[in-house]
Order: sequence, then C-alpha cells, then structure tokens
Amino acid sequence: MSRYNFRDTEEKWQRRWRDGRVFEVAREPARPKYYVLEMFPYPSGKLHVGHVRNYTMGDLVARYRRAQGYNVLHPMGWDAFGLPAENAAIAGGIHPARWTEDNIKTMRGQLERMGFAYDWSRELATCDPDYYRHEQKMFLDFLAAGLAFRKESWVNWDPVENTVLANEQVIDGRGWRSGAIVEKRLLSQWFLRITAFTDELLEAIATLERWPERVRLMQENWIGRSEGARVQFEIAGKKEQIEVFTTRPDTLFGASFLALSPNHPLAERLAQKDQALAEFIAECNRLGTSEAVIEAAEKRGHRTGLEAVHPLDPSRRVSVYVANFVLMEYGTGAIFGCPAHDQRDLDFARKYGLPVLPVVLPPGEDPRRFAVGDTAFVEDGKLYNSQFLDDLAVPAAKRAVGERLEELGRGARTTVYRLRDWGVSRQRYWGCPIPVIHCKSCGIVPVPEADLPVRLPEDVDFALPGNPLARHPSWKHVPCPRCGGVAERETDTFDTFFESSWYFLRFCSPGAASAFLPQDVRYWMPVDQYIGGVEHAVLHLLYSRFFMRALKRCGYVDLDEPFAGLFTQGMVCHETYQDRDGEWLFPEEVAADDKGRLLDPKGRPVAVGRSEKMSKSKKNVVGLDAIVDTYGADTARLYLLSDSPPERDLEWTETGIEGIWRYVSRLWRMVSEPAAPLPPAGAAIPAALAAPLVALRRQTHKTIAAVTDDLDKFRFNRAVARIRELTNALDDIAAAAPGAGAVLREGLEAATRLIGPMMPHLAEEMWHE
RNA sequence: GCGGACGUGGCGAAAGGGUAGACGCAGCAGACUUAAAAUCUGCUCCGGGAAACCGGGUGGGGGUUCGAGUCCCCCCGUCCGCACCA
Repeated sequence: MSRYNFRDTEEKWQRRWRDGRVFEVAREPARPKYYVLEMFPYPSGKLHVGHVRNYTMGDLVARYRRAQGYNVLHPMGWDAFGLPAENAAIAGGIHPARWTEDNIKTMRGQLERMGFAYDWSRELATCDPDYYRHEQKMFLDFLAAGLAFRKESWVNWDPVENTVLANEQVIDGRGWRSGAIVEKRLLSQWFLRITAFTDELLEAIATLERWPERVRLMQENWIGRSEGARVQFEIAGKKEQIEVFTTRPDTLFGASFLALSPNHPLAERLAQKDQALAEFIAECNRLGTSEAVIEAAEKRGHRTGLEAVHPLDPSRRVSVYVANFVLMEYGTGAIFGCPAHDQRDLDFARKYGLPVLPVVLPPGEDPRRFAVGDTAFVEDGKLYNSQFLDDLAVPAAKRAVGERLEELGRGARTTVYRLRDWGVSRQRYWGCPIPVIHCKSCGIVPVPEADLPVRLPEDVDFALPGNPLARHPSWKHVPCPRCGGVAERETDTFDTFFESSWYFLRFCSPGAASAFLPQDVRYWMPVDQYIGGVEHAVLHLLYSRFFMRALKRCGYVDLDEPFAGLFTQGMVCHETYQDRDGEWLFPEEVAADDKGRLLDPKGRPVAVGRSEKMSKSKKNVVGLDAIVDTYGADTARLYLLSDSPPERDLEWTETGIEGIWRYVSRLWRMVSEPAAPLPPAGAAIPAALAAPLVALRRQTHKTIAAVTDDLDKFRFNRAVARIRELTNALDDIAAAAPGAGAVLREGLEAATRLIGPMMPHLAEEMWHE
C-alpha cells in the first residue's frame, strides 16, 4: 500500500502554481470578477493554527469562485505598522523595520506552505514608503476638504504605550492592547471628521445585505443616534443658562433636579470657589472610565447651591447638582432629572431626598392614587400633571413640548449621536508620519506634494519612553515650505487603522504611481467577500466605510461601501495550562502520565483551564509549522473547515486532526488502489445499471448540488460531511455491484473536484493519478 | 440594565415545520499481526427486550399545528456586544 506522501506532493503543486503564475490575475472587463479578501495580518512573529482558519476559509471561497469561472482577485499583504515592533525595539534592540521584515518573511513562508491561492505579485506592506506616501496625500486632501482638523481635546493616555487611544480603543478603561489603566490628558490632536458622514454611515447599514446582522447592529449602536431636545434652564438670579439634552422632553414637568457632568465648564468654574465641589470633581475624575470601578461606585452628586428656573413654568425651581454619572462627551454634558420616569434619576432622587412627581400615567391607573415606588415607569402612558400636555400620549407630548420650547426660544428638538470624530494622532515612531509642518509665523503648513513621502528616519533611539521622532536630533527641523523660516515637522504618526482603511484599494493597482487607478477600482471593487474576526466589527469596518466616503468626496473613487459581503469567523480555542507556580505552559510542554494526569516537563501536576482563544499571552497556541510538518497543509485545512460551523468557535484537538489525516490517507487509497477497476477517463456510463449503481449516481449528483449550496452559504462543516458521506458510499460500492467502475470513476471525480477548494494539493494529485 | 446569539448523545455537531442525533471525535467488541502501530468490520441517546420491537428523549413550563429541536409566550442558564448614552 503506497502511503500518501503529502510532503513531496504539496511542495510539487505549490511549485507548479508558483511557476505557472496560476493565481496572478489581471483586469479582464469581459469576465465577471470576484474579490475575496481576508483581513490582512499584523506581522507579529509566527502564525499559529488560530490565524490560518481565516485564510483557509478565504482560500476555499477563492478557489471555489475560480472553479465557477470568476476572475478571482485574492491578495495578501501586511498591516505592518504598530506598537509590537516598537516594543520589540525597546526590549531587544532590534530596529522595528528589521523586526517587521523578518516576521513578514517567516509568515509569508508559512502561508506559502499552506498552499493558499494568493496573487503574491500584489503583496504590500503598509510600512513601505511606496504605500504610505499615498495616504499622506489622502490626508492632505482630507485637510483641504475640511475632513481632517486639529483640536485641543481631552484624550485617553496610555501610560504604558505612551500614546493616545481613540475612545473606541479604550476597553473597560484600559488600553485595548496594553491593558494599562487609561489616564486623561489634554493634547492637541489630529482628527478625521467621521461625524460628517454620521447619517450616511447609519442609513447605509441597511444596504449591507450580506453582512452579519450582529455586526450591523453593533455599528448601529456605536453610531448611537437618539432623538430628543435641547432645553435651556435659566439660573435663578443670574443671566446665565444651563443647556441640557433629553430624550424625554415629554417628562419636563416632572423635572426635580438638574445634573452637570464633573467636567462641565460651569462645574469647573464653580469649583474654583467651592473647595468641597473641587474635591468631589477630583474624585470623579480619579474614578476614570474603568468599568470595574464604575460598577462598584454608587451614583453620587454634589449640590451646587444654584437653582434653575423651569423653562415652561417660571414659578418652579429645581436644584442644580454635579453628578458622577453625567458624561461631558454626550449631549450637552448636563441633564434634567425626572425621577418618576427614569430609573437612574429615581435612585438619585431617593438618595438625596428630591421630589418624585409622576407625569405619565400608566394605562388603567387612577391619577389620584398612582405613586412611584422603587421602579420608575418608563413605558408609554397618558400625560398628566403637565398643564398643556395633559391627556396626550408620550410621542405626541414630545412633539408638543418641542414646539412650545421652540416658540419660546428656550429649546429645540434635536438629534444627538454617540459617534465621535476619529483621533488619528499617535506619539509613536513606527507609523506613518503626518505630513504637516508647524511654522511659527504661518501656522500649520501642509508638506508640498512634491516632497512626499515624508519618510521615517532610520537612526532612532528607543532607549527612552515616548516618541523617538520628537527626540530625533535633526529630523523634525525643516524650513517652512511657505515662508522659508524656522519650522518643525509634526512628530506624531497615524493610528494604524489609517493604513487598514484603504489597503483593499491598493490591492487593485499594486504598482501604480498614484494610490490606485480608477479603472482598476471600478473593475475590482467592492470586495465581494471579506472575511475576518468579529473583533473588528466596529473600528476597522466603520473606519473603512468612512474612508470610502471621504475618498469619494475628494474625487478618488465613485463608491460608498467597500465590502459587499462580510463573514466573521469564530476563533480557534485551546485549553490553557498552568504549572504549580501559575506560569502558563505551551500545550507541547504538557504530557499525560499512565493514569491520564497531566504533568509539566518537571513531572509536576498541571492545572487545566478553560478553553480560550489561542493567544501568545496564555501560551495556548498550537504552532502551525509542527502541524504542517506532521500532517501536511491539506489535513490542517480540512480540520479547520470541518469541525465546527465557521462562525462558531473551534476547539483544536489532536485527535480531531488525526481523524482528518486518516481520511486523507483513505481518499488517496481510493484513487491509487480503487475498489473496482476504473475505466479510462471519459469512458461512457452504461445505459443500464444495477439499482445500487443508480442510487450511487443519484447520490453523487445530489452531493454536488448540496455542497454547492453549502459553500455559497458558508456552511463548510456541512459540505465536508456531505463529501464524506459520498466517499463512504463510493468505498462501499465495489462489493455491492459488479461493473461499478464507470460509476465509481464518476463519483471519485466529483468528490475530487468538491474537495479541491479545501484540499487543493491532494485534489490535484488525485486528479492526475 | 439594554441589545443580540445560543441551549440537541461522553465531545464537535446535523436536521430548509415531516424518520432527532447525518458526518466526525472518543469509546467498546472483533478481524489481520509473534506483538504493536496502521487498516478493516460491527456496536455505540436512555429504559425494557435474545430479537423484531415497545416506551421515553432536543434546558424547564405552556401554546399554535394533523405533526414542533424548528414557530409563539413565560421562565432558567451560558456566551457576546454596548453602557451611568439622559
């Protein structure tokens, strides 16, 4: 029995694909195109099996569509700017460029060994000046169009990475990469005006039909549109006003207090003369935005002593508080509290002994008897205790209050959003330099186009924390392009989401002198199938959608949405292991003894933790090289596709991959030593067949139909199961019916073509056997 | 708290209102072998039965339907996202 030699076979076919430039494509206007893209990787070191699930799915789609006759663009590149390279430089004395290049080389080799059908002629790395020069130009165009601007603002400061994080990058009050508790600092920053497209970005979500519902919902919530009203409260005895935002203007007659954010300008001004308030504000700021801290903290307020006049009933006054639960960044940084109809306001009112006046009557309640206990009434009902609003339903009351406020000039109906502009400045070396120059007399001067790209200097010093660009002895000192006077370069670099917001366009025109050629983009875009992790559901995917619109406004493209189809795949998980000292262990360091207990290399017992996403930090990673060495790329690919539905997490198991290897061997045996003699290729199938052979033919064709349908719908695990059913039937047939050869051949050929997108090397070899 | 997804054998899972558990993993028994590995054959939801077969079974409770894992309502649980968002 000849054993399937995956090593030689896989190398052979990879060589042939490469030498034949089989996957290099060109624009062919007469042919239908299909653009398959997997979210490009950050070159962090080595690939583990968790990384390649994503690429295996993309490759399946690419090869499947290619087999259907599409002109398939399937490129690969490197999201090459980022902090790990700089951290490696700090820790190991290696230059970020060198570290990144080395990693790219390693990882490219790993991808090649997997046999992925990439058009490598289009490969790009975002740290290449030939790449980032184009985004510098884009930035200058955004600047001219008013889509990029500078703003002095409070920022999230990551004290470990010494950089600013976007609000979107702060998770539970911690930096999304470093995990450090984020501090507040005031800095002058560059922003991209994503809010210029808020409504468009929100409304177009409905057109993204081939996106997961979950992702569309997350984007919707992120943009967070809410309709309500701004209302002006006059401060009693002063000429000053406090403007609040509310989504419940209908409950205005139930107002019993006003609350300001601790960062509200009025609160800060009052604190200058009120020591206790200053201390309260300081305390609120110390809480930060950490979820754990906020959850532990109860709602607290500080009474300012000010009284506000009710805008619709001047005879009524309400107290003004500063409260730890009011956000400066949302609405106007001030609210009115209506305890009867908002749970948070009710909790606050009970704590500080404030009145609770119901103004919306629940259906069926008696207006003379109804009272609010511990639970605010937040549903629809009929207004009462509300003068001209009495007897209206909530929606009608909202309208009526809005109109009255507008008549009186004391407010207006308005819509607010949660979405904020995208801060793109980073105080880091390993990123794209922001192409502007600060001149003492001219102010901010764009770098002239002829001077692009602004390249990173290579001789930099990473010994100190902070931005090496700012410390570089000569790099930043340049004459002002406008007046020729003494000036300095901007030393901030772009957030790396800048690069990933347009790389899919560059893949259309890899060598072009401009960012891309319009005819290429018209042909290839949009991406027909984008595949990546759900962790990018908001940031990367929303920024890319914004970028397309910004580029369109600047005349680059004529397209709004970059990704027509999106699939978010589950993660690859593995158990975690810790030794007695709590140190994480790699799976290969753990071995079972004869009683099945797990031991570390020193023979001490190992604690088994729950299965989690493979990550370097917990060492629960299975190296790709070892798997490919032992079982081959095809086996790894089929395992990643077969075991769980693609959108769900997949548990990596050694026994699972062994099972796939047995199947691979069996498939090979079926063609190299067929169960019945096979007629030559193309031989006719006899007109009269025994019943079992008719059944087999039927199953063959049903399998083709079902697998096609499954692949269209990303049900890869089911497709694999159906192919296995067919091969089981093929294996059984020879004994069951004489003269099976021609039907067997037909079935084997079908099976071979069906597994081709999943196990391309084996399929090629079977086809040629 | 709000929004969403999900809950099926020992495990991963399948089931497009119509035979629940396809396809695998693990396990058990057997064949081949001096032996092991590999390979092959059979069994493998639970209870009863030698078997045919009978009864039960998709987190719990109710409902719609000739028929519900699937649709509707309530509850329990797990996971994910968002969040003092006014």
